[in-house]
Amino acid sequence: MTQCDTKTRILDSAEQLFAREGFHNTSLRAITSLADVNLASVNYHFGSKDALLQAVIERRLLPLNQIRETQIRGVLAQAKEEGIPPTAADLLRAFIEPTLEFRNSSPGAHDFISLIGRSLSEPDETVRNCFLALVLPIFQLLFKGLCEALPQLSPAILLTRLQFAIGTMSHVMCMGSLSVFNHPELPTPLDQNTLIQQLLKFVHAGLETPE
Amino acid sequence: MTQCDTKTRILDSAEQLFAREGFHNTSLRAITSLADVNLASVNYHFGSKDALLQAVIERRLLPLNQIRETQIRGVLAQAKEEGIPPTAADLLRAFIEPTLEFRNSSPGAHDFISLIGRSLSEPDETVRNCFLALVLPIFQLLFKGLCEALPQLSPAILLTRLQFAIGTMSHVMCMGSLSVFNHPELPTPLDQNTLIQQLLKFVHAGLETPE
DNA sequence: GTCTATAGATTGATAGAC
DNA sequence: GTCTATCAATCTATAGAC
Repeated sequence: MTQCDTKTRILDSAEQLFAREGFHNTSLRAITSLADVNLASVNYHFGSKDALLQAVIERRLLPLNQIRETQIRGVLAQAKEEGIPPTAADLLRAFIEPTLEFRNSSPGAHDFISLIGRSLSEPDETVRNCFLALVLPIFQLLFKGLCEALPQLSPAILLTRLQFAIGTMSHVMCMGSLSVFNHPELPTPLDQNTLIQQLLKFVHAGLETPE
Repeated sequence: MTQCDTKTRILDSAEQLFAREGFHNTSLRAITSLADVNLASVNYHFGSKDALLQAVIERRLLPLNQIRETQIRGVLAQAKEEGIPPTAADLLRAFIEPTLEFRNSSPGAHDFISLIGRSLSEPDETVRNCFLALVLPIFQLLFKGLCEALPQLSPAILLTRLQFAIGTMSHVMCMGSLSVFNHPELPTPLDQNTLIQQLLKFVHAGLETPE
């Protein structure tokens, strides 16, 4: 087994268990057992459990942020070219759509998305700060774009509403099943694509409502 | 020290630590040390750590649910009396306002609200199921009312959007500070009251937007 | 790089005196 | 009901052979 294999197997297993059982509820033994590697290899390759979490997050979040940034900059550039402000709907889609579609990009990506969906409300600073630092730049870019798109809203109100939108999106990201409330008396959940479209409609309407 | 004192002290300390450090990251020793009671008293009074969590949640969630149910039934009764359907805005306010105002009702209530705000996305079933079971009835009542208020929306769409609204609210409940993204380049967060009003506007607009 | 073995600390839970 | 003392299991991390 080459070094690369071992590292990847550890990352994959850690991603799955951190997402499904929680960081503090996952032991290194559970990870190495699932990955079928030796216990000591985690500390050899990553140094510590905290550093392993950081590696799990960075592996997928850095590429995802690249995609989101490209999309947002694309919307801004197009608007500039046409001499009009960007629209809030386009900016939100540029941020949200790649994130949720990322779930289907690989088997582990689904676990990863629920892991970072939970990161904002994570009580432990180890997890939360690691995530926040990587997301802040793209969040600021999105906020700046939305200020141009919705100049009638005060920046403080807009920032608050954008955080509402992020909260809504995080909730969807966490839902492994398409519904938290599963009960025979309630309607069947929507399919994945309709869900994303409804999410975009929801946050767009909320963001643009008059003060 | 009477029995009642000890139980209450344990509940208060557990509430604070579960909320701020997370359930699995909080040891019984940390709880009894903060409560200034004996380690063995937790298992004497509650039986286990899991049962303690259940007690922490039930202590405040049962009264809160009573308030929310009364408010929602009040809106439904008033509408029936006037022979018109209830409004989505009134129903949402009846559910959301008591929840967020509950934070100021006692020193520990703030911690409790962030604890249950995180419960929906909690990976561990111990925490999540304990919370879900207590919240499902009030959620169904709210959903039924909203079906009357917004008959133009299909129940499946409405259920999805209501879950978006719950997700948005959960996010606000988790935020101890009024902003997750605190950064010198971003505007200052809004005060508590404006935040609640903005939250109501946001989810109301999102809920009512055309399909 | 991979392994065994283990150190060293911490955990939830309990037995038994008072 | 409260306490001390402790068990048995688990944890992260590391030392050292190969």
